Amino acid sequence: MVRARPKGPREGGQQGEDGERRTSLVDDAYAAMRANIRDATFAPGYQASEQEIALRLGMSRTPVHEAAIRLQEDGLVRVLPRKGILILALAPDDVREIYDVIIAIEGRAAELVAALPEAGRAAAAEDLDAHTTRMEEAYARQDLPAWGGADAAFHAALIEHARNGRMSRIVQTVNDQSHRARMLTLNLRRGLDASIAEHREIAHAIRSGDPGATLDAARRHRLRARDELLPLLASYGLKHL
Amino acid sequence: MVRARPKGPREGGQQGEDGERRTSLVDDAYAAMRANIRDATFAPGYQASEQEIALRLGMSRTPVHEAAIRLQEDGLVRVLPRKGILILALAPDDVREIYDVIIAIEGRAAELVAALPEAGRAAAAEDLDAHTTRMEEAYARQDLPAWGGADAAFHAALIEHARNGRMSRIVQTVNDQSHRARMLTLNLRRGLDASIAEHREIAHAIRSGDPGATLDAARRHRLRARDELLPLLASYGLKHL
DNA sequence: GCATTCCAGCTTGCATGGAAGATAGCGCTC
DNA sequence: GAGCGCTATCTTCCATGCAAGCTGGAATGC
Repeated sequence: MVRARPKGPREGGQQGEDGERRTSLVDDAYAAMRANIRDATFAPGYQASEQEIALRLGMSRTPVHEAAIRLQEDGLVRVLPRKGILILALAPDDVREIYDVIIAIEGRAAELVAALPEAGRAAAAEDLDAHTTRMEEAYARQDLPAWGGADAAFHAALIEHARNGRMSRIVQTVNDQSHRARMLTLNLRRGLDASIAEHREIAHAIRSGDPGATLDAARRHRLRARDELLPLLASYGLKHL
Repeated sequence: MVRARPKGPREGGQQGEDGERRTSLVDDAYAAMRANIRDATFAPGYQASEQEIALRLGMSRTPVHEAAIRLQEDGLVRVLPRKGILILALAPDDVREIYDVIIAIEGRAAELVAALPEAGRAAAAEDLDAHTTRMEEAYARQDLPAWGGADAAFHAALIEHARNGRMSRIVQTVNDQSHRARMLTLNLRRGLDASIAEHREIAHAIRSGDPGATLDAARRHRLRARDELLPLLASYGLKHL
């Protein structure tokens, strides 16, 4: 029985008041299962038993069970009483729901950033422009993974500058849920240059301190992305992913 | 809680569709603790031990522990390693965060309802107007609790008609968090008639199928409520509640 | 051959005990 | 009296045992 794994800091906690957090087996199990779900080691529809996962992670059933409860709360799995842990699939309707949540939260977040005092706005716009520049460079190289990473960083930074822990957490949760869909559709997307232009527009609206224009730009950006993605999913007949 | 059930990977089709789920001790503990937090039986700042709660609920420590994990995920408590369960208090800054989440989500939900086909819009508007009428009646009687109940029902119906389970869940979560603050400030609120008028305006915009106007009306309603509530909390010097 | 019953083996739900960490209070030293 | 260290005790964390529910398939009756 191998124990004593060194463990990195836990991600996702928004109440950063205590600097040091001790690792627990439950946290390990949560992080490991979440990572496995993200990279599709646990494919959607796969039904695992807690015993089996516990064995694989080298711990007993208890921490796995408790981690599964957290994952269920996050909407990533479903714990079926006396049957096992079911990795949830994502239907197109789920994608629609997720986009509406993003449109709502990110729009408001962008508006809040644009309403910051001048120094905060400038710092935020600079951050955002840096990420957009990375996207341009990746686009020039036709480096899709880098483009996706910079795009994700842009949106993460946008939320972060709004300084609202609850919003951060909500976005994190739905991003986890839709991570696989994003990876899958990255290769199919068309409007990469449109995204870049829209990002510039958002940053510009923030810099000039116009909350209304910022809200509008952020919304249009996400609406366009959604209207580009949903037909794509439909045309490929992807019922679940 | 209510999640769209993804189609099972097996084609058995004999799966019982009964929504009746037998109660488990974990669910009991979760519901009991959540109720106790809502009605301030567990006051904020109170630090309980799992053992003690288990004793009070007549079960062992395990289900209490697992319910505590869910409550922590909901942001209602904090599990302090080897110290106990801390009932979280709500700072004014939390209220601000919560309002921004509500402004974002409810605004988008209202917009979605206004974009429904005509029959759906009419049904939604009728529902909403019924709740508003109940608010008017309660207002005439100076029945504050009834007014608060009808107001909550209006907003719940608004979200529900948007048919987005994730939005419902998000709103439910933040409402749980701010329930105590709402109860506390219900007696202090002034703009009851303004709320009623704004509710009428939202329902009207939905009925006429104008998403832009609906979004705007819903946002202004919540913004006004926030700008009324926050100074109230500040003036009473409520650091936590 | 077909339907039905029953049972063995799987699963989780929950209780409980041991271990380790945190804390408060006491006694000791200076 | 002040500071320090030790220990008793309280707490959660995790492993494990037992019980109960579900499922699939074998055995049985027709």
